[in-house]
Amino acid sequence: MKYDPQEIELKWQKIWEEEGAFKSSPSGPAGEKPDKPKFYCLEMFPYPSGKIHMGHVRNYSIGDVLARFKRMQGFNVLYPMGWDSFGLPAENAAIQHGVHPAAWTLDNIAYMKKQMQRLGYSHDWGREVTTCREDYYRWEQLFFIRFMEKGLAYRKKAAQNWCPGCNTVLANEQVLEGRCWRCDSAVEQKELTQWFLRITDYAEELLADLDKLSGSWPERVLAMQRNWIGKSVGAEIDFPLEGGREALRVFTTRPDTVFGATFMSISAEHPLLEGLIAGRKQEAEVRAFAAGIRKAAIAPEAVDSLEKEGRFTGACCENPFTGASMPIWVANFVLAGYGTGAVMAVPAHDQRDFDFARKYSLPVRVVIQPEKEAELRPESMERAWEGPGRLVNSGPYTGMESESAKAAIIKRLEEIGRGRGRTNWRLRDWNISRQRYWGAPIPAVYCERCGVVPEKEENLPVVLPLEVKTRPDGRSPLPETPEFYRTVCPRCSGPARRETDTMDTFVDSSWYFLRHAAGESAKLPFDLEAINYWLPVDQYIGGVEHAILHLLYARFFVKALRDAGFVRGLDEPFASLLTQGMVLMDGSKMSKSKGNTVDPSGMIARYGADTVRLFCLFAAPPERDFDWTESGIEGAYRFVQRVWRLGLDLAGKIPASLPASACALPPGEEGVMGETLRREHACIRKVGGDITDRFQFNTAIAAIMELVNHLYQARDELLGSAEGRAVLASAVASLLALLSPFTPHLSEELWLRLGFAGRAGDRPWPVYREDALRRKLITVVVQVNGKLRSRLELPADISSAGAEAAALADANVKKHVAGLEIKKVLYVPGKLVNVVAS
RNA sequence: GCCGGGAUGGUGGAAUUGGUAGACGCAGUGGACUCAAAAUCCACCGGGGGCAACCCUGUGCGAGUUCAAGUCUCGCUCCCGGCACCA
Repeated sequence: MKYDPQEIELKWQKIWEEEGAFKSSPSGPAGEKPDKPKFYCLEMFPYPSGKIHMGHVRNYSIGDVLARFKRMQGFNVLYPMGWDSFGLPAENAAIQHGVHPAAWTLDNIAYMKKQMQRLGYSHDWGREVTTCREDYYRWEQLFFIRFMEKGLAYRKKAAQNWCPGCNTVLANEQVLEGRCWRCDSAVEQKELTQWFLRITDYAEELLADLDKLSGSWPERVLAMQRNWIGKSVGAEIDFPLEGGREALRVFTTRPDTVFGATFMSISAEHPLLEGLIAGRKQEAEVRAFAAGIRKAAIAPEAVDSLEKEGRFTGACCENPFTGASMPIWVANFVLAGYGTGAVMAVPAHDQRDFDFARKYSLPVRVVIQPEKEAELRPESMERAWEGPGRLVNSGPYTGMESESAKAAIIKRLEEIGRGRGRTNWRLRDWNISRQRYWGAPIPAVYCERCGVVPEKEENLPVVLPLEVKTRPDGRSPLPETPEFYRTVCPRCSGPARRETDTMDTFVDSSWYFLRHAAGESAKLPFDLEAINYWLPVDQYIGGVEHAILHLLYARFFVKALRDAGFVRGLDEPFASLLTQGMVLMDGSKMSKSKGNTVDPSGMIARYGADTVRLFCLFAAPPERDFDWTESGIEGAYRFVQRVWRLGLDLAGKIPASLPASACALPPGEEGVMGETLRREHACIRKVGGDITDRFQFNTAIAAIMELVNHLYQARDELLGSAEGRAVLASAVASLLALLSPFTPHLSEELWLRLGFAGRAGDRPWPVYREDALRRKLITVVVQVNGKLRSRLELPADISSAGAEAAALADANVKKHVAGLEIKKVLYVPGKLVNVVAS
């Protein structure tokens, strides 16, 4: 009978749905909690772009294996799915095709849901989350209001990343190499007043908690987050201006080099600049120079080649440690937005300052001598010494190690009131305002009398109006929709105007995993019992492109919600993270513009879902990119059919009732029955281990293939005896159970046809028996001086001396040690003998 | 420049704690079945030598540790990813 995946798969999908096979046990009020350990398995939810692509298939195939595997292992599994359904493509589609963003989004959701169900994933659709629905974003608005009350959400006017393509601002995380993450337009700077979330308040905790995730998150994701947060520890130092009361404040990570600071460099945007140059002869020239820097937008890739330039302002300040007068320069390499926008220049110990000092003939003063290198002398130095060493020319600190000098000098700064220890962060607050329509309204109100006021909680949700005319230029229609923006002040009830910006969609995705777990509480967004039960997510799976965007925001959000009292005792949302690689075609990422896409639906129509899933899991380990190949999926299809033929052939020939203990064979039995039993149990051990410890689905599948190959060869002989048929039945039952997370439809169908009781996927995960793996004879490798020379079949329990004697008696070994003196013989039990001779 | 990851046959990739390098698949070659083909089943498949038994060689490069190194140490090369005039 021909293998017809369409018929089989649709049949089982219907059965699963009717039986509610994948419902997680209720998690609500205490007492309902199932008496099983929980496992929360989650994939990064999709944006409903239209139809699913191979990247989705790979993502969910990985998650589905884990979910099904954990269910079989006896866990109470939560495996939900949802839609990140606000966002720009919906608006763009609306503009292009004249459909409403809501209609476009909901149609896509319906279509993609069907596609996903056709793949046979075991998601619990009873907990579906759709972020564009009021019943979702109303809670987000509540969080926002509470964040406002705590000062965690605030408005600020600042230069912002503006994407001219999307007509909206972007967060720093959404600018990649100076371009918009979504549309690739060059990002401009625009001075705007925007809403921010104070993620910088959590910088220290976000950084420190990465250590807790070490080992269960990929190292590169942790590294990327550390880079992004960008902690640098140092000091702030005030340098008093000569002839004035003010001081120039700098940030430095090298307070130990303060005695070597011979001049100052400030940015062209420094607030003190005008005052410093006013009335001096340099005034005009410096002003023109600074204006030139401000105007020249520097492309990130051009930074390296940019010549360092500066101008003396005419003003000086005093080094509080040496008393020396330090000229203040405007320099084009000093960033206005980092630290204080001013730098103490230590030419001897900073390469940029060194280059600058040489160019403009400024003094170089050595204050650190390296321990092992030649002595540094200002006249002969060719480059700055940036490493550690011992302080020289540093008054009372001379002779100290640079590390301890840092602390001593910071202490002194604090005593004399000239500075303090300080930590700087690269991380900036998160701009969440978007000048677009299709997003969650920001629940703030502008009142002429009361100013900026949060909406009242009982007035939530602030509903995004659907009756609007989208504008062809992409700008939000909300500022021109009086029905929306006209409101009354929540405080004084006077006339007021609503905020018409919407929230960044990354806010929506920062907490959806909580919503999945939450019970249906009307008063709170979450039932805390349910949250405490399910969270954290035990296994999170998604693309590495979110390493700093979504994954950083979500971590922050959970901490902020915890501190606002919405969740308790939850510090990190994702206990373990798997970042899957991309599905490539001819070595490059599949994309519509390149025309190298493979449509999953077409593949399912040709090969069936089981084959498509199997190939995605077998082609490479999940973290790595892999190339989609026609011959590869053909290979997977061949294997699926091979299992199908084996199963059909055995139906009716092997017992349908499985013996309680796998087999009554004595341990170590030789011959085909013993071999089959050993292979069955070795496979059980390998597959379980590969899924649990290493997410090595490719090697798990390879092990199953080996078992199938063996069963093909052993089949005829095993069918010849009742005992053999029992061995075969046990092996086939294990095979189908092991396969069921990977190819669930195939497994169930064959399970049924072989007459086994229940369902393959409901069966407890097979447990391997140590004694079934045991052998009477083992293969021992014999080496001479580490080179393989022979193999011996020896009794498993042979003594060390016995094994060594057997090795020395071997003809080929004798040949290789002839004429040599035997120095040593080693026996690694059960593995090898190495004869050392010379 | 700093941080993280990687380099193994024709090819995707195995080798879990230092212990048989190349599992499993793809491609290829040969055989069985067939009038024939497809499909299927079986076998071979790093390079060199040999009729064969076997021998030499081989995991980016160079040293080292070890009875034994793809795996550990040191020094490089190249590739991928992140950060970066960050003081």
